[in-house]
Amino acid sequence: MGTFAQTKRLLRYRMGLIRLKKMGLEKVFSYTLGKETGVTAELVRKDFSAFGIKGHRRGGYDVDHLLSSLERIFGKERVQNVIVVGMGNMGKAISMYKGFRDHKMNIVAGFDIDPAKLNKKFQIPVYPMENMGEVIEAFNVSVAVLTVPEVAAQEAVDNLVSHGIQGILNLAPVLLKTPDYVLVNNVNLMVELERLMYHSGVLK
Amino acid sequence: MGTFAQTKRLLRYRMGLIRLKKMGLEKVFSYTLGKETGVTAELVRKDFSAFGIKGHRRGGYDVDHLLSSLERIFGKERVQNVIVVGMGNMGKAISMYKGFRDHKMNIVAGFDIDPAKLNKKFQIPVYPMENMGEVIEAFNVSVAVLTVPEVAAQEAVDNLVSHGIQGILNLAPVLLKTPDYVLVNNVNLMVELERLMYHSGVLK
DNA sequence: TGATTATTGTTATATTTTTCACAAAACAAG
DNA sequence: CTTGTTTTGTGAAAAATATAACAATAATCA
Ligand SMILES: NC(=O)c1ccc[n+]([C@@H]2O[C@H](COP(=O)([O-])OP(=O)(O)OC[C@H]3O[C@@H](n4cnc5c(N)ncnc54)[C@H](O)[C@@H]3O)[C@@H](O)[C@H]2O)c1
Ligand SMILES: NC(=O)c1ccc[n+]([C@@H]2O[C@H](COP(=O)([O-])OP(=O)(O)OC[C@H]3O[C@@H](n4cnc5c(N)ncnc54)[C@H](O)[C@@H]3O)[C@@H](O)[C@H]2O)c1
Repeated sequence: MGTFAQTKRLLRYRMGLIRLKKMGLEKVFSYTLGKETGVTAELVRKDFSAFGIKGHRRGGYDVDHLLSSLERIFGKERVQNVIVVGMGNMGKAISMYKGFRDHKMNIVAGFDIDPAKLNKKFQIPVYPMENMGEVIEAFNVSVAVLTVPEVAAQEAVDNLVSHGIQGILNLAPVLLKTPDYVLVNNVNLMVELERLMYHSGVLK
Repeated sequence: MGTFAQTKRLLRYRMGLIRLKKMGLEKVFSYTLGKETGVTAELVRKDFSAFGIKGHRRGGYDVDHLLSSLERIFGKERVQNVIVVGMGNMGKAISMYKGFRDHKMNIVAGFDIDPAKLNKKFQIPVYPMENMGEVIEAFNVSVAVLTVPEVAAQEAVDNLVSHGIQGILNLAPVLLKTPDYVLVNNVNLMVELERLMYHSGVLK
């Protein structure tokens, strides 16, 4: 339920709401939240409406009610365990980031092919690839972040899939082949930067 | 010229083409390139068509011609200089990544408020915020990658804008206020991971 | 209490993006 | 040189997404 663009916005609303709540706000109007997240007020209302979240006519939306609705929708009652494959620069940055934990995502382990990475003092234990199966099972992990070099990506993915991973956040700039039931979300920072240059008109 | 989603795909085609060329391919069909990049063949053709790039009926597209067309469109004849603001874990990962240079984007300097970061052995020089103006001018920088904590993001952006930056790749999970002529591209890794969990159905 | 105002919820409209369908072109084979 | 095949290029249709418009409703105020 919910389109792709819509869930992205709902998750941004959630972040915005957390900020607004910290600032003492108890209710928001579609307009307020829209301004906080860069979305038009109409679309904010439509998104909530589509997920059955109700506000008060004239009274706006109750922040706590919104947040608990969003928590329910996004399964934030329980913590989701995540692994990182490829503990290079990017994998390290991600595994050290506290934001994920604040949002109920717990990075439980990293994996790397390079023995030198196993000893390193990371915030999370780093295992060789062989241990993937047992860690995934022990921590009931369903999603992974992939931060290995482009050439190693497909091999790593095959490995992940064979151990039952259902979703992959792929930072490598390459299309991964996976069975239909495995969802891949590609984030290509280079493309994002290049696109920015193009559209900001600095290339002319 | 060209919509937002379209330029993202064109840039992915470019990456795919570079790979295919390395593998010895001299011509591609819309179908081939589509499979490499996860786009339907029709859309590949439409995208090229929209940018005036022509193929050969029955003969497909010439890889070198495609690549040089894309280089022209994306200004890859000259190198674009980029700065990174916030040399923490993410800023460090980005500044050490060689992929950007391979794609004609040169990260010339980092900036940080923390004096401890200035001495660190990074691949690029790291300056205090005060030096931003002179570096931007000296290297003719128009775009920046923003990797400071959420709370510091707006201040850093105001700084960047005051020094003439035109485009910002924002990794901080917050909406930035900028003048209309400054383009911001937001990449929110947490939202991307959360969305993956939602749509992969692991939350049910 | 009745008029006024602010804000949601939703329907209608517009825009953007993708898919479908097929004619036009180019090449190959006989 | 004709026939058949492949693949592009594009117009039409469909689907997805966003904007606009406004009626319904709840609070406020005179
Ligand atoms: N760092 C960035 O700013 C950046 C930007 C855009 C894209 N990316 C992409 O993200 C990915 C990671 O980038 P990075 O900068 O962290 O690279 P990195 O070289 O620092 O790290 C890659 C890590 O993967 C490990 N590895 C290699 N092969 C492996 C395998 N088969 N199985 C498991 N681990 C393996 C390496 O030992 C290394 O630790 C790359 O695909 C890169 O293209 C990175
Ligand atoms: N690391 C991740 O995996 C990750 C994931 C999602 C989002 N992000 C976002 O990316 C940003 C950076 O994350 P990080 O993990 O690198 O954080 P970090 O704390 O490791 O690094 C932040 C850096 O910014 C510097 N800084 C602080 N205030 C500054 C200011 N006013 N001006 C200039 N520099 C300043 C700090 O000294 C530090 O070096 C954050 O906004 C974070 O929310 C990071």
